[in-house]
Amino acid sequence: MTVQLAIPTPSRDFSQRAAAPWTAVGPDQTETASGCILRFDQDREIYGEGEEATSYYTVVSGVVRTCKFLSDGRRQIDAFHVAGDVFGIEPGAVRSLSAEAVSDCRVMVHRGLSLDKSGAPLAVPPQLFAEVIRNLTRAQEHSVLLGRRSALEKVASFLLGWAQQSASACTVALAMTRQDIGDYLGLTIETVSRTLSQLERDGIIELPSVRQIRITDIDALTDING
Amino acid sequence: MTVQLAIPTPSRDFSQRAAAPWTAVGPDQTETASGCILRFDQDREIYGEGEEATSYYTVVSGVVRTCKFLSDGRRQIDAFHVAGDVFGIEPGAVRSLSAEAVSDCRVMVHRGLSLDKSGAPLAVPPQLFAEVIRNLTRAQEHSVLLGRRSALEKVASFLLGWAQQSASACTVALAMTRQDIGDYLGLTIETVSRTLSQLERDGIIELPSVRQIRITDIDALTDING
DNA sequence: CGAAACATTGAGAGCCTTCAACAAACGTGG
DNA sequence: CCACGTTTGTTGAAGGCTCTCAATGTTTCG
Repeated sequence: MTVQLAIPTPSRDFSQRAAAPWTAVGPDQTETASGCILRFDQDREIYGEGEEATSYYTVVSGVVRTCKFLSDGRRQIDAFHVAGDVFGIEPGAVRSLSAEAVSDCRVMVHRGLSLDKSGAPLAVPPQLFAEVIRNLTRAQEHSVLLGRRSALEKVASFLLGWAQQSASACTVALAMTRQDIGDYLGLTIETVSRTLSQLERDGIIELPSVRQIRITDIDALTDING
Repeated sequence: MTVQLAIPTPSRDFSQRAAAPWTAVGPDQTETASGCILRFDQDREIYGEGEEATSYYTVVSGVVRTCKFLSDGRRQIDAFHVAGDVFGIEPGAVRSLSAEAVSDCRVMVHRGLSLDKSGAPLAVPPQLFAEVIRNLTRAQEHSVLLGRRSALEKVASFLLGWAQQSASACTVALAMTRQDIGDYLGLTIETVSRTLSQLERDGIIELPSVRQIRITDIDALTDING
């Protein structure tokens, strides 16, 4: 397996970026049968765009975001990953996205696939292939959201998607900030906030606290979603 | 391999959709060593969202678009595929996108992968895996475009991307309509047209004909792209 | 308790869309 | 080859949705 050196990251605004993982408290490390489990505190960077990519990850607990930054600091969150999700598979030896801990989380590290000289892997675990395709399909759905939907539709879709994997389908516990939501939906935090307030005024959701959303009229929400 | 039946497509506005492949002239079919080559005329549908997915494709010549439709007719083009690109890999037995011929084109059909009962494939050709990851990476870059860039940046990025794979780097021969470009960039055709006109006024591009764009100041274009 | 980070709300501006008219390109049949 | 209709593309004007800027409220944490 030939591995390129990490390319230098271009100069850019780091204000939104998570702290590097090697600062302060490093991630705890636990050996298991299937691999190595790392712990990351909230907002800690798991890896950064441009770094060398030698492994991929499975979320064990918590939430991870993968995202890209533009030179002026604008950020696009590609996906939120929860327990069971795979992230960090790259087409080359260099990270094309950053990954950061949205909440305190544990991830399992997998050794990168061995590549032949054309860059194709020698053997692909079938389950991994299925996971990558799931990621691809999610990215495609995300594109529709970003390209062809209004703020109201975006927020409705986001809530429904997040409600699905909540313990209670009608109460969504958000792991992320408004900034995260905005950067995932291609909106500003103000628009996210205003849209949530509007849904509350319309009697479709309740906001018991900032990070908790109760869906009181899921039919209306589904309707908005189209 | 268990295969689900095709689900019925929801009622929707079909005005933008390509003609079904079985109408009028059906695709020609040619047997080769590695697979079967199909020909599709311009705007012909290769497969539709919701159909049964039993195979995947490689573009041999021409351009293919994969896209999704909202119930009100809004369309988002996920990607344009050119010679060598793979499309039509699905996480399940049902198409999650539609695929249509942007230009007259030839595609090679590959038999779908055999799946075990969990839905994971039994064996994955490594080269295929690499192609899927490339598609995933492209989709992620597309998300940044859709979520965090202005119309000017979107069009600049589109032109640069398309110029890369043109014979002459400074003259881009577009295979697609303004509508296609708009639906790829999350813009209206009017905005695409106005933005191209603006780039022409600014002396960055020339428009010898509707489908031909000459880049006269690639530095400025790269600058806009960020 | 106070400071800092996060969230909400308001006012105004700007970018993109919508609606509409016109121009250009294309294809078809005479 | 030209006439004509259709499709595709361009341009203008007006409006709306989202963003920006700003102030206020809320939560978190030392």
